[in-house]
Amino acid sequence: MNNDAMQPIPLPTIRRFPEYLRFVEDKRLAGEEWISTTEIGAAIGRKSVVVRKDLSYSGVAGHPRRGFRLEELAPALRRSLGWDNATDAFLVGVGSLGQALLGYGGFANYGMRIVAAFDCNDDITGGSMAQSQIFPIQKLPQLAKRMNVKLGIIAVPQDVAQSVANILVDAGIRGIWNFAPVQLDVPSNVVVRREDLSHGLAVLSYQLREECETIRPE
Amino acid sequence: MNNDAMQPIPLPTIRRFPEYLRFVEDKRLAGEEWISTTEIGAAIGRKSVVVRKDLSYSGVAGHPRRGFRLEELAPALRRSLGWDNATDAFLVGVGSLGQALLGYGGFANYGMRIVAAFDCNDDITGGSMAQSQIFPIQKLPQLAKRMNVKLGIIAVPQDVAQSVANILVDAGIRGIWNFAPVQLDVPSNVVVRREDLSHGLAVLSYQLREECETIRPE
DNA sequence: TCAATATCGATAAGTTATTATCGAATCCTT
DNA sequence: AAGGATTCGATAATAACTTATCGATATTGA
Ligand SMILES: NC(=O)c1ccc[n+]([C@@H]2O[C@H](COP(=O)([O-])OP(=O)(O)OC[C@H]3O[C@@H](n4cnc5c(N)ncnc54)[C@H](O)[C@@H]3O)[C@@H](O)[C@H]2O)c1
Ligand SMILES: NC(=O)c1ccc[n+]([C@@H]2O[C@H](COP(=O)([O-])OP(=O)(O)OC[C@H]3O[C@@H](n4cnc5c(N)ncnc54)[C@H](O)[C@@H]3O)[C@@H](O)[C@H]2O)c1
Repeated sequence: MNNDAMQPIPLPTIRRFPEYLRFVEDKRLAGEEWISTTEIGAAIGRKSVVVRKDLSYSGVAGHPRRGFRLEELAPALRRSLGWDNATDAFLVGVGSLGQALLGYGGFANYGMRIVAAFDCNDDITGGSMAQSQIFPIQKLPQLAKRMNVKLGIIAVPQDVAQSVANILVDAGIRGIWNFAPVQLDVPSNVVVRREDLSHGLAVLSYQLREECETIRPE
Repeated sequence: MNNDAMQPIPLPTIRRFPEYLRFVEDKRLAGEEWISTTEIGAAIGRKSVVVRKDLSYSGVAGHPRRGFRLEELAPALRRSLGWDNATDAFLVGVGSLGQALLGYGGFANYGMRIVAAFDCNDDITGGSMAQSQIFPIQKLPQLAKRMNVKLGIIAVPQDVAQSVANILVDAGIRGIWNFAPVQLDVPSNVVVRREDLSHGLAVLSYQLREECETIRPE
């Protein structure tokens, strides 16, 4: 409805956008032209009114009795997410999690590309994995500036996460995706997103026990 | 305040509990006896009133001018989360992500223990990783029953995630931690928690762009 | 002993997000 | 061509969560 991202998009909406996008892309590949919020909602398990409200933030207008035009919706969702131009990213910490992230092909769909990896272990550095070279961590600052990279992924043990964050910030990184379960202390103009598995597991454990209790109320 | 988990705990509170728990355990190991919500809030970056409200759901009472007794708080948080008795879990899919999860030591703190892994790839099955044996997926049903396992972790490619979910459900699994980016269709008495990296990356991308735009409003 | 202070716990206010409802627009069927 | 059906988009109502405020309480230190 509005021309561009004038009003801020609620974060719950932003979180749902990737799900819409995935479904929309599937439909587009299947050759469909229109999609309705009813159908999207059914596919991803949400009420259509939620989807409709969310999509209104994307800026595309729907069509009564038809729904939304896929050709329009997919790019609009990408644009809203900032995924229209793939963002280059550095990965720090090529351990078991780092290797999984490096090898993960899904990030291409998420507007991100890991262009280099860094580690402090000499046995790993120098080689490459999944088309990414692995550099010693000391090389990070100069490469960040040369390649103009603004996004960093932290996959190092938690006790060194803060020091890695400091290196990233000093190197001009503006956004950090942190997989270590610690609160990072960074300047206010740097965005940090912590990916903490314990959050999800907490909800699951709680619901699991709640479910069992309601089944057997004692 | 109330005796036990009579009232449901809000999910945002549940998500914050692991952070409190981590900090509380650190303090306890450091030999402290009391902790205040002021201090917890400062450590994990939240207002003390949030912490105070959250902790009220744990059932422990604080002490004016002192705070909460660590010996009481830590077990109460675990109990609220359902982490007081470690839950046995099966992992399905020993690929790059599955291996990272298998090797991750942190789950011990999260009330979970991966007791066996499963894969369909004969090159992997038969061996073991990080103290967990890897079985062919066909063995899952009988082992689930014999070991009375109720929690399953899905780390297989997305196109087979639903079929794996079906196997888990048929084997009596009551909770599924799903790392594949697909909506699983399961009976209503089975709890599914989807761990979708795209959600976090979406928020990060959005905030990163927003931040850059506010810096340069043109 | 008594005042100052830090904290809890409760209540209230404010904000945000979800859900419900309904008219208008369009397409499809007959 | 007309009526029925489906969907959008807006508004309103509800619910959930966060934040502010304040009295009560216990401790500390004068
Ligand atoms: N493995 C998992 O499934 C998992 C799950 C959730 C969170 N995490 C978190 O992710 C982080 C990494 O976990 P992991 O299992 O991959 O650990 P890991 O020990 O396998 O890998 C850590 C890597 O970081 C490197 N490293 C250490 N210090 C460094 C430094 N100062 N600079 C650069 N590189 C450095 C090490 O050489 C190693 O390669 C941890 O904080 C962990 O808590 C892991
Ligand atoms: N690697 C990552 O960093 C990452 C990040 C986010 C999400 N994911 C998701 O996690 C899942 C696994 O990712 P991955 O990178 O580990 O993939 P992978 O290909 O490395 O591993 C998949 C494993 O599943 C096994 N498998 C396949 N079909 C099976 C079946 N029917 N029964 C049992 N096992 C089966 C394969 O043999 C393989 O070992 C995917 O859905 C992916 O989208 C991965």
